[in-house]
Amino acid sequence: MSTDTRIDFIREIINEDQKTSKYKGRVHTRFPPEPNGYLHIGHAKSICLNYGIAKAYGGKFNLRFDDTNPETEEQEYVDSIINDVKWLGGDFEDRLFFGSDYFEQMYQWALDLIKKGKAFVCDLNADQIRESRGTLTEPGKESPFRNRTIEENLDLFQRMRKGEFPNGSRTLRAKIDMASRNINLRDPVMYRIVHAHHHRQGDNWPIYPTYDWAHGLEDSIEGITHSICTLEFENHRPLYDWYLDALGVYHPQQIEFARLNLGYTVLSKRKLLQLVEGKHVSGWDDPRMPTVVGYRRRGYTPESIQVFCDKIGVSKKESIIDVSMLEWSIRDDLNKRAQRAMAVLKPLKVILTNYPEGKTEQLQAVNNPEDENAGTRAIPFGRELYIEQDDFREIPPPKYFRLSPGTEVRLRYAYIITCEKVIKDSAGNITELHCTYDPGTKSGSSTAGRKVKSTIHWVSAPDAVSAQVRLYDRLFLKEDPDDVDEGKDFLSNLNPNSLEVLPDCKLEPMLGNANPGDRFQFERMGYFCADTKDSKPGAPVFNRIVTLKDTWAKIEQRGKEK
RNA sequence: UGGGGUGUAGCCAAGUGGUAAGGCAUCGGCCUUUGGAGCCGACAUUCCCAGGUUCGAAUCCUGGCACCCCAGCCA
Repeated sequence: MSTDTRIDFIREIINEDQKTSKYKGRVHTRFPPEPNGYLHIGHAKSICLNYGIAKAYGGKFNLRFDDTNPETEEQEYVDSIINDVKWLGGDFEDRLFFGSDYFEQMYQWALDLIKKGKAFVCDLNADQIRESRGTLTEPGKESPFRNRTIEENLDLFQRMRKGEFPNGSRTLRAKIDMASRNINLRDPVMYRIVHAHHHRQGDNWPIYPTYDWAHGLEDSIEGITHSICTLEFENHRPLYDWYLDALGVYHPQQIEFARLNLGYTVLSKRKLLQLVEGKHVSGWDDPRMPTVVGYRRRGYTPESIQVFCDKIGVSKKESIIDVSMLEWSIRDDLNKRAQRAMAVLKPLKVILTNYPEGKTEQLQAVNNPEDENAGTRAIPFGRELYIEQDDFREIPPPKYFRLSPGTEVRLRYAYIITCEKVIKDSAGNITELHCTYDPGTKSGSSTAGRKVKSTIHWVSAPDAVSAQVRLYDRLFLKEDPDDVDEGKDFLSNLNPNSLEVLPDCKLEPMLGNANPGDRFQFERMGYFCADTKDSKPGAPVFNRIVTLKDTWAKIEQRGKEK
């Protein structure tokens, strides 16, 4: 995945481990999602990192569901996550695992810890545990149940497993140190009683392991060498190590890196869920969502996301990545491989008054100037055309090189035209342009010497395919959506114009046959993708993936700011 | 007021005692039948701050400051 020679701090650690043969030359990573939501671009970073490392070192990469909480997890999420990981290129081969498949082994290990006097059954309820845990500055108090005999603990824990006790009535706790400065080490809970249906285990288990207890064991069982996770688990690493050492089992190394933050969007499951449930977007796969399904539907390629993840690097510094990085990644990818096409998004009718009525021509257009092998195609041309409304100004501002009364412009792959007359309706709206064309300026003919300031795109009116096109913009108005006034939440920063639906765009004929998922560059407008849900050959619907870099828009913006 | 982390350009990010890589963004110029792409150039006398060590410090030492994480039977 990575073609870069840059070495991040994680690879440095691995290089050192390889040198000392710590894991006998093995490198084995994993991506351990909890199936309680859809994957987003932050997860993509983790997948690319873990898979990229495994691949670079000739190692292995596992997909493992960390499904230890039956109350939030669902099969629907399992399916979508598997699909997304594969789409992103994370190849776990036959290594698809579930933490819940190790429940019996974990249970046996818990029994071991009890026998070693390192775990005990505690009858305190959640509130009581919280009260006795102490605070950041004060040590906690030991549970009155801490010194039960091994026999009693064994008996009680076995009965917990049999389902004899109600939810929350008891827990199994590790016996570590209630005075530890690290709160995670103050006799943490290993098992809680939850009588709930598990998406894979059904009703087999009335007790469920906590993350800290389960995670290292899962890594150990799978022979993971480097267990890469995000920064908030740094405080948990001593506990990760303690469990594995107490058990005396194979011990992977946990390494933490800073999670991804992207400007103008949110990447927390809770907030993403809020957007969906509050109907602020059409669903998890709304093309404005930073989810993997969202980007996929928007038209992003997996390669562009891989490149993006590679470019942003890996470190322990919390940061907010500029969205222009992501946009650059998809433009760079699609520039090289997207088929070009002409599409008029906001049509303005043009009549070439000196072009013979009834005549049509087939003009040759290049499919991709960046790729000679992409070939050419024919586009019909005639007397009645559509051009972009933005490509005409009755009163042209400074530096405006496009059409205006009396000026000329080149029609891409066709002729040079001159605007002779502006037709308006009774309300004063421009409805039509009367232009003349110069038959001697056909594209490809020797028109050297004739300089035209700009070239605009067009579509033959009688041949045009009508289509809906959706223009997407950033979902939030602020780079940090959580930057809000007192009493408001991130939803108040939602961009009301993040979606603009254009109902009647005019496309060149070839576009009418687009298959769902096909990507094109609409010349001068941006990259577009035929929607995978709503588009059909014959009745296309396009999503704008990203605009082209637009120098004119910048000039105009600057003019407005003055 | 405990513990664990992090501070290099607008945003990322290399740099590991020898004189601040690279990318994105931005700004110029060239080129252009996409105001796209491409090409060329500019863009940190300085690395959170203050002292110290050294011939030499972003790198080492001391002392500050700022921000993030931790008091779920979530992950």
